[in-house]
Amino acid sequence: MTQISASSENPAERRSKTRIQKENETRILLAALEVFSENGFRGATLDRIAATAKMSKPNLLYYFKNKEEIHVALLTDLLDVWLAPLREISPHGEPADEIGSYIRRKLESSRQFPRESRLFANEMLAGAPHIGDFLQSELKQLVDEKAAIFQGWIDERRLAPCDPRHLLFAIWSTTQHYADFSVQVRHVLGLQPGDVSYYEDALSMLETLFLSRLVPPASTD
Amino acid sequence: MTQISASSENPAERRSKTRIQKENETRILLAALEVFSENGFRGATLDRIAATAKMSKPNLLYYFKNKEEIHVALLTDLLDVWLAPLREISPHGEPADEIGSYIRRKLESSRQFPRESRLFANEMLAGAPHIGDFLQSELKQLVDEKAAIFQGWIDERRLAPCDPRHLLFAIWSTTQHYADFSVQVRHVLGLQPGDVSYYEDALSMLETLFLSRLVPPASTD
DNA sequence: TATCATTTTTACCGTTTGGTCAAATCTCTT
DNA sequence: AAGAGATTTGACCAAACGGTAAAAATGATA
Repeated sequence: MTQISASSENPAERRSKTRIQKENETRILLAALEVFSENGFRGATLDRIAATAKMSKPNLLYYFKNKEEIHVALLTDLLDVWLAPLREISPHGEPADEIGSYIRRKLESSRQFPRESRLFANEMLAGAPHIGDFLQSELKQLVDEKAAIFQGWIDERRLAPCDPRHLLFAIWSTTQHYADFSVQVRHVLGLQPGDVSYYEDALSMLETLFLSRLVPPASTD
Repeated sequence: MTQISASSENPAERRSKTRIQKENETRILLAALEVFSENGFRGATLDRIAATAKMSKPNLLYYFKNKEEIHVALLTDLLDVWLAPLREISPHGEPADEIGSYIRRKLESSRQFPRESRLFANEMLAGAPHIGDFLQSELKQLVDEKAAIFQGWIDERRLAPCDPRHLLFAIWSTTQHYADFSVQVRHVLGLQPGDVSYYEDALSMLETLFLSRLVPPASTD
C-alpha cells in the first residue's frame, strides 16, 4: 500500500519531516549562519555553506530550493530572537529596573547569539533588502508601543526628557556592538580570538551609563 | 628627447600623476566605496564598481591592479578619518567638555561619511581580515593612551568609575549606529530613504546619556 | 527480503567573476 | 603635424558561481 505523503518533489512540502531531513536542515542552517553572518548574502556562496555543512551542493539544494530560501529561513528565525527582549519591557515596573533588565537581556542575547547579531547587521548594511517590510511594520509598531511607555515615564518625571526611540537605538547599538565588532573589542583589549570575557565589564559599563551618572555635577569648590 | 618618467607598465608607479589619472582614480575610489560599503569585500564585484564609475572593467584595472588593491586604498584613507576624532581628546579639558565634543565629532563624522563607516563595519563583521594589524597596533596604542586620560579623571573623581575602554566602545557604537543602521533608524522613525534629519535628535539623546543623567535618583517621597 | 520512497552523488549547464592581452585611440609635447 | 607615451577598448580566459537532471545508493516498511 502506498504511503500517504505529499509529492516527493520537495522535502519541505512534505507533511511530516523525517529524521534525516530534520538533522540535515539544522546542519545546513547552522553552516549557513556561519557563512552568511561573516560575508553577508552576496558574499556568501553555496559551495562554502555546503563545505561547512560537510555536504555536497546538490544535496544541500535538495533541502532548500535556492540560496535565498536559506537566507530567508535564517532571517525568520532571527527576528523572533531579536524582538524577544524588547517585548518584555513592561509599563508597570520602575524605569531603572525595566531599562536595566532590558539591557541585560540584550547583552545576553549578544553573547549567546553573536552570529545571529552579525547576520542582522549584514542585512542592515546592505540596506535591509530582505527585511525592510519587517522594519517598517512589525518592528516600528513594537517600538511605537514601547516608546509610549518611556514617554509616560518621562511625563511622570521618572525618566529624563529624551526621545524614547533614540534611547532604544542607544541600547541596541551598545549591546549589539559586542557581537558585531567583537574582533575590534578583542584586539583593543588585547584578548585572544575566542575570549569573550569582556562581557562582564561591558555590562558594568552599560549599567553605569544608562542607570547611573557618568559625569558628576560640576562641583562648587 | 625622451621623457624622464617611470616605466609605463603601471600608472601607480609613475613619478607624477597626470590629470586624467587623478580624475579616474578618484572616480574609481568613489564608486568602489559605494559598492564595498554596501556589500562588503566578497559581495562586491569589479563589474559593479566599473559600472558605477562609468568605466570599462579593463580600464579600471589599468589604474588598480586588482580588487584587493582598491579595497586597501579605501581602507587606508578610511583609517585616518576614523582616528581623527579620537586623537583630539585632550587631558587638559574638562571631562564633560572633552567627552561631549568627542561625541559631536564622531556623530558628525557618521553623518558626513556614512559609507566610510559602513565600509569599516563590513570589515569588522568579516573578522577584520585586512586591518587586523591596525587594530592590534595603532588603534590599541591610541586607545591605551586615551584610556589613561579617562582613568586620570576617574582617579580625580571627575568621572564616574568605569572601564575607560568600554566607555569608548559605547561612544563608538552609538555614534556609528546612525550611519551603519541608518535603514533601520529611518524605517522605525518613519522617514523617507534620503532623510537624515534624525541626527539632531540623536545628538540630543547622546548628550543626555553621556553627560547628564538618564534615570533620576530614587525619590524618598 | 522485496519494495518503494527518500536521500545522495555524479556529471553537467549557463552565467558571473576576477583578470589578461593586444590593438586601437587619445593626449600631450615638440 | 608628428611622435611618444598615456589611455581606452573589445575579445578573451579560467575559475567560481548558482543551479539542474538523472542515476545510484540508502533507508524504512510491509
